[in-house]
Amino acid sequence: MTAENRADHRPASPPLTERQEARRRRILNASAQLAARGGFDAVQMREVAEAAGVALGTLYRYFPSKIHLLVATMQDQLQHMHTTLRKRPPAGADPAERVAETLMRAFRALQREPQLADAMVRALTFADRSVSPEVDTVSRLTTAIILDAMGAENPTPSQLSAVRVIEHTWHSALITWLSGRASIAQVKIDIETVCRLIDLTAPRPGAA
Amino acid sequence: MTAENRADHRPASPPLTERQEARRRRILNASAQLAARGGFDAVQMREVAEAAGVALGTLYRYFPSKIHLLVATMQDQLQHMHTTLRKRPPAGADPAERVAETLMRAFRALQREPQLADAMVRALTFADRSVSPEVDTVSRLTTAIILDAMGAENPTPSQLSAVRVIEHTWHSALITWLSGRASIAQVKIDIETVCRLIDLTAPRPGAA
DNA sequence: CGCTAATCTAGAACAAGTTACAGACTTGAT
DNA sequence: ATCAAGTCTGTAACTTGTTCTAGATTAGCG
Repeated sequence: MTAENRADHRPASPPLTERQEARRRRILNASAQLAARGGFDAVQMREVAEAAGVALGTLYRYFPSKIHLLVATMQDQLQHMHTTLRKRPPAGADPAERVAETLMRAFRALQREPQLADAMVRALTFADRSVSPEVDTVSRLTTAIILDAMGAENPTPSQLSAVRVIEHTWHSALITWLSGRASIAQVKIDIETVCRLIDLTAPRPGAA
Repeated sequence: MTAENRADHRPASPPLTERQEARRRRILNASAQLAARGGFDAVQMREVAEAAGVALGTLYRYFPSKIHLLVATMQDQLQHMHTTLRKRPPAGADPAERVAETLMRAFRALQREPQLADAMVRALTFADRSVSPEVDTVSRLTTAIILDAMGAENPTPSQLSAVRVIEHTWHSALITWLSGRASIAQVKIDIETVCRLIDLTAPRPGAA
């Protein structure tokens, strides 16, 4: 983590003053709260602004679109989850099991706030090019969580491919669940299925 | 295919008259054409209506939302692709290769109309519960295409899981490509990686 | 302190998806 | 051919994301 930013996730263009940091926090909280109530549609920019006690124009200065706001909200939540997960690492014997366990744990957390999950995941997959940097940050965070669970310090390219595919499956499976087209059990099966790829790409014990 | 509908994809509630069928077709064509020009944002309901020569209200009677319209457009395009693919089946030796080849062929088709792909895929993943039946139809079509490529007449449950994961990867990889976060080469690798799951789930030659 | 640039506020205005509605046109049955 | 029911058209209104503007506040600096 560089010294430029305090939580390895914002470009730290101009360092924010204290009041600005506080505003940003209020906005993100308001966003998460509204999302938790009614999902994507309930996060209305005017309402977020009012709940956060800022003017609409200010909200847009901090987050240039609703999608940016929700992706930032997801970043925020993921950060929480990452630190939470680090405290109690998965117990499985082999990497595939541990990754599946970790993702299922994350999945259960999302089930507790399905509307919030809806808002964040929909924003993430709907994001266009203008949000790429932010979406990429989320993706890197997710990758980090999965690699942590694998216990892979120096992943091989083929392991990284597997992780990419796992992420794809994770996002898409979430979407099918959120839109009611797949059950929780289905998501579990899909996650376990894709995690089998990890065994397939594990460097053989004897290899350098 | 049942006798109730002519292309195994609409619930056929009231059978449409000829003029209605023609209207529907004009709308879908207008949608695809606008999408091909400028992607999701360029498909504006007023413009679709005008280009198709119908009133706005009529457009909404046929497709209750922009998302419904674009998902229907995708259904339409997929249908084309399915018949095209059937004509020249993939040549690979084992199922995994054939599926990867098929998906890459589909991917190349999408690359020819990236904006259209953008509109359709974004709509598909943004769709909420109200569009579930239509999204499900698209999903079934995709599944059919993949099973065709596998040559699996009676897929086992574990093969179906693999297919589900492949679909997840397919959609999500497309999104990362469309939003400029992954290169074409990356998508190819991801597809090939996930297709390895097929070997993993293939029923052993000797089994019943 | 007093100045200047940047930031924030309140509110209007605009864009595109969606809904509503009155009147004209089609369709199907008699 | 005629009538009733259902469709279609044209248009206005409403909603919510986004942009714009003029005036107040704040931050950094001499």
